[in-house]
Amino acid sequence: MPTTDTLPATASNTVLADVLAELNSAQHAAVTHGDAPLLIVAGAGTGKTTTLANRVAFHISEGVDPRRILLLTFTRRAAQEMTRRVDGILRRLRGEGVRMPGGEAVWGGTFHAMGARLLRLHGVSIELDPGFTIMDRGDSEDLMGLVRAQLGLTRTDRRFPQKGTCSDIYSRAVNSQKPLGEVLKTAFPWCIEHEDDLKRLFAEYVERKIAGGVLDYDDILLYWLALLEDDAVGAEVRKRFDKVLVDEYQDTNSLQARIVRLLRPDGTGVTVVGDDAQSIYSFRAADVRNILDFAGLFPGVVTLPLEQNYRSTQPVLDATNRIIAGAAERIEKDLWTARGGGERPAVVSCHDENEQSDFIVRRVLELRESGVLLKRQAVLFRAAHHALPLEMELQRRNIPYHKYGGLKFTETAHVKDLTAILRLAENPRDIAAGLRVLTLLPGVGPQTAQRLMEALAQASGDFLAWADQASPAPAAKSAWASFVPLMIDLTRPEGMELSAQVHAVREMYAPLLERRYDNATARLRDLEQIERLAARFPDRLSLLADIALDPPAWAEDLAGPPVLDEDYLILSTMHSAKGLEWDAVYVIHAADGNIPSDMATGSVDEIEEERRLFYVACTRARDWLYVCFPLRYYTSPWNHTDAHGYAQLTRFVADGARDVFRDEPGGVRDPAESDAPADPAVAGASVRARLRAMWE
DNA sequence: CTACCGGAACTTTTT
DNA sequence: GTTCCGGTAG
Repeated sequence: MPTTDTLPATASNTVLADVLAELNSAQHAAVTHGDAPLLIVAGAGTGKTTTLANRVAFHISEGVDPRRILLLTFTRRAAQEMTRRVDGILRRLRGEGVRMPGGEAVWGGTFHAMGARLLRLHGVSIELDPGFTIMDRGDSEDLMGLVRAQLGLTRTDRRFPQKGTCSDIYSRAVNSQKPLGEVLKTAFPWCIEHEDDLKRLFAEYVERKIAGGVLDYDDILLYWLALLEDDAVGAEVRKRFDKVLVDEYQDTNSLQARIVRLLRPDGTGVTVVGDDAQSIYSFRAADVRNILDFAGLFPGVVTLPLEQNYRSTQPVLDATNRIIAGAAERIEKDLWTARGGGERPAVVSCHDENEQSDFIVRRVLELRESGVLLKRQAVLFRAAHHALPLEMELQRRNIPYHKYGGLKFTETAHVKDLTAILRLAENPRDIAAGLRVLTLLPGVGPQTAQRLMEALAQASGDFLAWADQASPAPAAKSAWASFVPLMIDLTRPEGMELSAQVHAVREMYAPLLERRYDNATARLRDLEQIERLAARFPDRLSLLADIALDPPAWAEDLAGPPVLDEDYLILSTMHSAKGLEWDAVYVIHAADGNIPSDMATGSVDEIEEERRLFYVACTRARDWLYVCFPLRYYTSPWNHTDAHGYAQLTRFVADGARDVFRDEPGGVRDPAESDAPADPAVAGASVRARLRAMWE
């Protein structure tokens, strides 16, 4: 499609020219590229979001109906940011009096959220009940655990993998579309001996999901693909979209690649953006090959690289370029920046974890003194628990912070309990929800719950079936008396207002919560929040889908409304830091064993991914980058002995990037008060021996 | 059949 | 610190 001919009125043409003039030439080329499939290889900090947002706006300015644009992003956070930017650009164009629909009408969100939306609309055609409920990761694990127990897999000679591991294996096999044996061999070699039992387990797990009318995360992609593979519906779904744009393409898996392909079989109107150097989700079956092989997916793919980095200073960029230079296979990029000067990144060796926390606190406050808001500083770590000691120190010092990654609010037990009640009302066949809810009642365990769910199924999900029976256990008498009428009320066709429903559930659940958990008041407050948030949703089904598919958004809302002038330090896992940037970045626990993680050093590929992860972390920095690691660490966080080991700086810096970092001591040691008497074992040869022994 | 206790084993990253 | 499993009391 020729682009210039279809531009609207001349008036907006000049505004459009103004908007485009703000882009560099590579970005400009990407934004105004025609209809042939486009791969934008965007290095870290090269204005990827800007480019993609402008391209969406450009499409709309060309006359494409926004509702016919599908924008797939990795997180909801990214989707919101993207639509905000698109709307900003469109507002400028509209300012000239040209009517133009807003970017908010674009179909934008994660693969899973968009998939669920399409399945509600078209699922019927592939015999999927559009009233399906969605299991989040925890629900899937619970169901897996239940089946695991019922198949008698708990008592095998060799200990059977835990439910979480089972879910990981299952999910990996589905998403990579590879046979179980192969997945086990490459990713879970210690489970190979259980292959046959795992097959039985997964077969039964699948049956339960089908019987229950529930979809797990993987199902959403699978059914979406099935939708597209069906000739009739597939054509209908394809007809919905003229443009398909995919952000973070390096982190898509083969299912997602097939979905993109089937959405636009000839590739026209497809734009994908990504950076092979930032592929960090292979544990979710993301495959770097997707982006490396994109050019082979469609005929006539145009590849445009973005290489000017707008984010980091030259010294920071020198360091990150050096870190990624060690990577084995990648699309060559030459990142450069116009931001000369600035401080060299530092390697901060700390005596131990406490000194590391002290250093962070000290430097964070120093920078804030010099005008860098806490919000503009972030502490990044490999695993959520790495941040715990620092969190304690921040609390002690009254420094506000916000932690991303790790446990979500929607994953806390009380929130799960509440949503399970709503899910059961929505879908009485949802076994996982039913068992969770029923076993909340005192005196009701797995057996009784199972029986009750069978009775409910017999009655085709009519909760009156439970009203006829007396309390299933003496201890449950009073809870049963309020629980059953609640379920009946929740399933009345005329229905209650959604927040009234949540309110009713809360009333019933409160005494159970108090009996079960400590700090009940805080938990009850969370539930009140949910009641308030419920008002935003049109119906129960969309509330539940949102809770299952968009936990981060909920975490922020539940944490309380953000106060405008509130300033807080950012703590984030490296994975959750993707796509964001801060003036100052502190990477903590950057010792071999954590980065790369000991759990990910089995193969060259895994180590390569750890390198990319570390690269992602370091490239978040604009001006200051500190790579910190404690020399001495305790072998396990909960051991009360003094057992400890000695750590080495991560190999990703030590091997080949050391010279672009300067050294900074972690402590403010006054030699006079340097108390710690030298550990005799620390001297000379024995240290080296122990160091070597640790990494055998 | 449930509730509870003690010992053993594990402990990443997320839609 | 948590989860999982097996044993035991009610």
